[in-house]
Amino acid sequence: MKPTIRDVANLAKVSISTVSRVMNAPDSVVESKRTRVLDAIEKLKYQPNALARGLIYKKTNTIGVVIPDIRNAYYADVLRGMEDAADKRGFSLIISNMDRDRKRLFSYLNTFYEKQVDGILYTSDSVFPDYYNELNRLKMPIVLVATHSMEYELPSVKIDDEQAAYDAVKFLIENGHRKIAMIGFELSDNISGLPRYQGFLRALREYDLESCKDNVVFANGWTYDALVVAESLIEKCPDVTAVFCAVDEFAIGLLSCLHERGVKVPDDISVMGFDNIRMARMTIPKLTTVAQPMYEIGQRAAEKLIARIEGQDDPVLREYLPHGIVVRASTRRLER
Amino acid sequence: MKPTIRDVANLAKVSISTVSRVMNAPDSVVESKRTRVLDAIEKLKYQPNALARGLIYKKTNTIGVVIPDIRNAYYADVLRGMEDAADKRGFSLIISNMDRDRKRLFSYLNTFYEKQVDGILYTSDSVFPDYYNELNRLKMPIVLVATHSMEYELPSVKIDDEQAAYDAVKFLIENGHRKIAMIGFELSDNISGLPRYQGFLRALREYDLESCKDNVVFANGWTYDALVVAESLIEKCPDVTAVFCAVDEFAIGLLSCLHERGVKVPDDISVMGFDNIRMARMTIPKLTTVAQPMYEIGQRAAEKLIARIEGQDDPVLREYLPHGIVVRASTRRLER
DNA sequence: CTGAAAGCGCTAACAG
DNA sequence: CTGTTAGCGCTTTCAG
Repeated sequence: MKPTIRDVANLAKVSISTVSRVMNAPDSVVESKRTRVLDAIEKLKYQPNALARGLIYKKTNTIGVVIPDIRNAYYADVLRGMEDAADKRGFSLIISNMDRDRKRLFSYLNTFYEKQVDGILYTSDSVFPDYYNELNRLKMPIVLVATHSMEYELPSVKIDDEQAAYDAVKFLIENGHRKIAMIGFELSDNISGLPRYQGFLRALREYDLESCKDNVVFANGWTYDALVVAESLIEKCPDVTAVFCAVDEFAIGLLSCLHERGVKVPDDISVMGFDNIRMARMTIPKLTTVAQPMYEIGQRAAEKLIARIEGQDDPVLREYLPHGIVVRASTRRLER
Repeated sequence: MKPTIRDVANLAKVSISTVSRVMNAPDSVVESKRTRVLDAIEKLKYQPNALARGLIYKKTNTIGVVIPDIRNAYYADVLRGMEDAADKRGFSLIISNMDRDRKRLFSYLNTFYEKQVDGILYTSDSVFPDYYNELNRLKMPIVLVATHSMEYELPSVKIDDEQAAYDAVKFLIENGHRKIAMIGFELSDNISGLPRYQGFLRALREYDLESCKDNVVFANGWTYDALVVAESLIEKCPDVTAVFCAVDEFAIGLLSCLHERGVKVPDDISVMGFDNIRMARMTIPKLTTVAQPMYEIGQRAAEKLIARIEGQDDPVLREYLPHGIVVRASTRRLER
């Protein structure tokens, strides 16, 4: 049996309240008893039961994290950021991978509720009305990570995906490309999907390249295979000079397909990715991509959530972190 | 305030014990009251407090997971496997990334203990004596994932890394390679590190190629950069015909360096990886590698742990799952 | 079948 | 300063 506060009290020959005190307000206990208690704790290797504490404080120092698909390389750093921030403030993370399945999401939210997590980090998926209702019913602090919601007043932290995609496409255009295509992600995804597609469209519009707007192929979340979408894009738009990919993995798949077909990158086609995952530095050629501060997004989100949990006020609802373009070797300037 | 069992009882005009009964032994309550209670639960959206329950049952349906470095692409699938198996049995996962820092490990183990997790999944790091003592002190069921321990009687599930590495190198040798090198992982790591190196050595020994045994370069966990180790290997052993990499990411880095230097793969050098991460299908050329069933390892480990938690007996202590070699395009047969 | 009461491990008044 | 007591939300005897 694990030792309880009672065991410590008995061994130290004090009441349980005294033991409780040396743990929570050591100064309120006379030295002699305090050391006796400390000795007993040490001897018994006593550690307080967080369940009992949680029951009283109504606080568990635990955060529930929801992730749509943990296989996306993107999350590793986001999670590290969350974890580091949480750890620093004494919180643990319960991580749930919903595999893009709404039934699982709801079931996980229930579990979070029952386990009395103090708040929720909801990652990169859209907040649909029924999700919102559920989230709202739980009445728990929540922050959206790498996603946001314009319909609802939910705090969030992410980059400006539309703007970043716009910047990427603009970069291609300013490098002389006029025939541009895109490998997008399903539009129902309101982070890698819709906004990045919208940024693409805005850049086209701004530079009178709207003829390119159908040069797009979309991958579906639950079946996506970068090689397959890449193939279909090549079939669909054989004569483009540049392709913007909504996710680095699509770009890597495209690089592979292009190579198979003997198409040279960047000589024949420029390829641009999005996310700047670690592998992006090792592709052949090295991938030009949009960098987003994944670690910081996770970190900031966790800090923001904890601030809300602890009732500190947090004036900005929707936070946007800066993005950048990392120019490597998969794109080139097109001479006219 | 969240509704409690008392609120339900009041609304349904029964005692709290009755409410408790409809949740745990519905048949022991007469229909009329049962429906009244059910209605009240529905109306109040009542959900029991898992803390209070855990306090009584001494069970939280929560598993603590320790991971050395979540950035390793390898873990995504292992975690999915764990998660799916855990979810199926009604367990949640608290995931902690120790970033290869033993202080963090100890601190996380304490948290697990205080939060009364029912068991621990300890992933891919060696079990040093002080770790073992700590683990042992907690007296919690534990299973080692993608690692094992010969010194201690701890249950584990993994592939046979030494044998897999041996098979990989043997494959190279049987394809005519005689000058073979290896990019290894620090030997203190007893999964990707030592055993894979030992497998390499055994193959060399068996085929009288011991002259190759110094063609090795090791990456360090906390600073590893695949491109840097790859560079150093090329410097050290410029005239080998094949390189076995202990981790796919090293192979990908090597592919990149080799390409930079104009060395053709597999024409000039064959490259072999280990793990078969998703990206391995998209490299240029596509990577020949050792496949390990990551999802299944995670799944099996979680099942094994839960079985132990629930007191079922589990005859095999150390489980080994099958591995395989996936031959793609980064290796070639060397004609003599 | 059902309610009252005790108790899981801990904290927080409240007296003393 | 310290012990006693009540109670966090729930389950489980134990009577009735």
